[in-house]
Amino acid sequence: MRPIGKQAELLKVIGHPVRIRILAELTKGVKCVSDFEEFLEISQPNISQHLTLLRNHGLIDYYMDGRLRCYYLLDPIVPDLLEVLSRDYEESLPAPACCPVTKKGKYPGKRRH
Amino acid sequence: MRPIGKQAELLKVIGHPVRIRILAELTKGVKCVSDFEEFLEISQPNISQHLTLLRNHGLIDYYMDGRLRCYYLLDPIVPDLLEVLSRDYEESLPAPACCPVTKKGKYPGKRRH
DNA sequence: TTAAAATATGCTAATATTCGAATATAAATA
DNA sequence: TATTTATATTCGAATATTAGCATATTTTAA
Repeated sequence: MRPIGKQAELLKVIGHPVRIRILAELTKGVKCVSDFEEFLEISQPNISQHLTLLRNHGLIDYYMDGRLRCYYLLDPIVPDLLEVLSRDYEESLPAPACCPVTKKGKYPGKRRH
Repeated sequence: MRPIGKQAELLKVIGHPVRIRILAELTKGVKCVSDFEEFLEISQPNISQHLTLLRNHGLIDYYMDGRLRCYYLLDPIVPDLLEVLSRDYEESLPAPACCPVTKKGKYPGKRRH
């Protein structure tokens, strides 16, 4: 299991609207930078920065095709995370059974819940 | 499906080592603040800040038990995300088939890959 | 050789995150 | 009522993230 620090880092890197959209596109197939320009409403340098960040963290990579940089997904966790992220959960988790024992275990006086 | 912006926000909130550890504990059961103090090496106010952040984003909630605040998981996506996050992936995704067609569709000159 | 296309880099200002320190609150007990 | 216990809030400094802008790089085409 990857260390907690790496897990947090991973979520932080993915946790940006533009990067989520980029990754979602890449789960469908290879895309070059100018393809992203067509559906992201941000500047090309900004797209490039996000791609570089994703690549620096090992989530994606690219190969050259003529003058195009064809980006593709590298880390297999990405589609799985995006899948969970896009699920619809109908309801919250059930409230826990009343007064479960915490480590402290002290339950002073009246209990109001 | 929750909007991309919300997805990003969610990942950003979870994407902190302390908050991941807090959430991982809460997937096992209810915990009060002083329980967290026992295994997190950070100050109580800092723990409280992280708990408040998680609560403000609807990931957790608490009920009072005497003077203890018993925190519990509220958002059902959390255990699923943590499960994916803790998976071991053996290898990277396969490199894409050579020269897939991008939207640009221009494949000038030599191809080196 | 010059120009164009595709993409990256460097810098900067604005904004957000993080943690520590001090302090506050609220309920229960002495 | 004063104290203790459990937990939260406020503030500030350090640091990180983000986007825009201008510019650079690389490769191909004219």
